[in-house]
Amino acid sequence: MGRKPCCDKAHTNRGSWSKEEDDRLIHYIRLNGHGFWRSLPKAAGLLRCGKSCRLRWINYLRPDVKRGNFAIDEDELIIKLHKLLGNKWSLIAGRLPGRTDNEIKNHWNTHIRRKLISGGINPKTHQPTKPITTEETNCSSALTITTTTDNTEKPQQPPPKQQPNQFPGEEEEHINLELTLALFPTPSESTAESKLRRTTTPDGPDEAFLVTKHYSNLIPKRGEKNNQHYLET
DNA sequence: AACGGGTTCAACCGCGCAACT
DNA sequence: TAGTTGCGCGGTTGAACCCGT
Repeated sequence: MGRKPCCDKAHTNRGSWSKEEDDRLIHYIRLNGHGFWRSLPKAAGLLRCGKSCRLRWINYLRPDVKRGNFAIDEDELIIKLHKLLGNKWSLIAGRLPGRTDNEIKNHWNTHIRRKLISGGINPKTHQPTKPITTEETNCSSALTITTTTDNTEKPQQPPPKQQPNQFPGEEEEHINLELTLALFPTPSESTAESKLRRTTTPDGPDEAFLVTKHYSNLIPKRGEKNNQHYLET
C-alpha cells in the first residue's frame, strides 16, 4: 500500500506545458486568484494535476518572475544564504526578488556548486576541502565567504551556528545578514510559515527557525489569499 | 551534416506538515 | 484523537539544447 496519487494520472496531461495551457492558467488566475490548487485545474478547464499548475505558475508564469542569468551579486547572496540556511531553497528565494526556489536550486546545482568545488570549497559545509592559502581566499568572488578550519562533514542542514571570533568581520556580516532576513520579509515567504512550523527540533530551534521567527506573525495564515499582488500587474 | 557526450532547467515525485473533519 | 486532505518543499529525472569532433 503506497501513498495514493495526488491526481488521476490517466486523465491528466504531463510533460511540457503548451501555450494554450499557459494561457488558460493565466486567465483563470487573473480572474479568480490562486490557491485551492487541487480544484483549480478542473475549474480552469485544464487536464493537469493541481501540483503541476502550482509549479507552472510559481516557477514560470507568475508576472514578477525574473528570468535570465544570475548577476554576480545574486550569486554571492545565494552563497551567503546557503551558508546560513542550508538547502532551504524557498527561504533563499524569498531574499532574491523575482527568483524562484526551483531556479535557485538549479542554478546552485549547475553553476555555484561547481564553482565552489573548483575553488576548493565543500558546497555542503562551506568549509575548504583542503587547506587554503591567502591568495586562494582572495581569488574568486565565489570564495569571498570566510571559512572555518573545521573540515569534518556535517549534516547538510542546518549549517552550524557561527562561533565567535572565527574571523574578523564574519560575525558582524552574519548578524547583518540575519537582520536583513528578519526585517524585510517578502511575499514569497508565505512559504516560510510552513518552514517555521517544521524547523523546530528536539534540541531547540535551528538557524532557519531563528531567522523566520522574527517575521512569522506577518505571514498570512493558510487559506488566506496572500498573493493578490501577482494579479495586479 | 551527423553524432555523441555534457549541461541546463522545466517538470515530476514522494514526503512532511498543518489544517480540517 | 485519529484519519484525511491539501499545500509546499527538496530531490530527482529526462527532454532539449549546446558544443566539440
